[in-house]
Amino acid sequence: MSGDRATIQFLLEHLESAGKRSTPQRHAVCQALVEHGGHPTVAEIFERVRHTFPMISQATVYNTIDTLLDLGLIRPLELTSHEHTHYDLDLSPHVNLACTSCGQIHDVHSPLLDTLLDQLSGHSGYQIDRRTALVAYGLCPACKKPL
Amino acid sequence: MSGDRATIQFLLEHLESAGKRSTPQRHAVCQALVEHGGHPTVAEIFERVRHTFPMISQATVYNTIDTLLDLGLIRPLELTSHEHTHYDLDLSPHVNLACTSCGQIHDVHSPLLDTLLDQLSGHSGYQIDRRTALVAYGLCPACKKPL
DNA sequence: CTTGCTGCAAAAGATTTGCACGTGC
DNA sequence: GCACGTGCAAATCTTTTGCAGCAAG
Repeated sequence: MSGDRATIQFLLEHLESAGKRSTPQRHAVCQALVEHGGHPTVAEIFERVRHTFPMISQATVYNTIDTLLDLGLIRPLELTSHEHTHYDLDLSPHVNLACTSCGQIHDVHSPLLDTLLDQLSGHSGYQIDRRTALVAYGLCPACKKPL
Repeated sequence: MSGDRATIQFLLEHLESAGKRSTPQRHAVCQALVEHGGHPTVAEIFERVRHTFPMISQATVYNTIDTLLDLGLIRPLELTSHEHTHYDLDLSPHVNLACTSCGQIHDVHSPLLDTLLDQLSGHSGYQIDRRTALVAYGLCPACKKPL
């Protein structure tokens, strides 16, 4: 169940070693990503950053997130039941459990997943990206009970 | 590896038993979905249907697909590396392997997946939807080799 | 200095919606 | 005949892009 979430240091260091400039805006976006704690959307990051950086442009948030994605420092989560793209700071192989009722997203790590991915590689011949995000849908414990 | 793909009969029967009207447009959309054979997008279905039904509206295709989704007769596949939403006619638990190079999508059935989903249910307390589509990314055998 | 980054605003592109007409039942 | 489904076009909403000015290295 332990995570492997990126920290601000991790993000900024990798940005710099990739030759990207260290700007206040990028720092703010990275900070917002990390402090969000969950699986934020661009809109959520934009709102968060605006609190401390009111003049930031939406385009800059998109640019920064695209840069982080290109460098593989975060990964996108496409959730059928959610309208926006969420981002995951945990790059280790795990399953994202998404509640179809309340929208909460829960990270679950399981050794079986590694076995499954290995088996898939063998059977299919695919060279599977270990950072693949697997999303499973269901009802979380709270929503399972009568509302 | 065997699939469990919906047939035209399956789709039309379930539409009717849900009290939905049987229209030529819906028939055409269902036929296009099944005959596509893979994991079509709305745009691909629209194009296909236009061949035999030139005056059909894009909105009708979206409406029909939404109806099928509501009834759980098809399911959406959100693919990070693809711009459009693809749809899957195979409702059994399986993994969709998506090639990040050529975009091809491969269905893989594995008993391990069932075990994994069971284990996830137990550990997390989630009531997991068995129709959940798990998407894994990687390079397909063809793209793995030097291009 | 020089190039990359930012901000603004407009554009692009997919999906949704409103409404009047047509059609299945 | 009535309600639902369709077609058309406009609206909506997220994400992208062009460009001028600024700032990091």
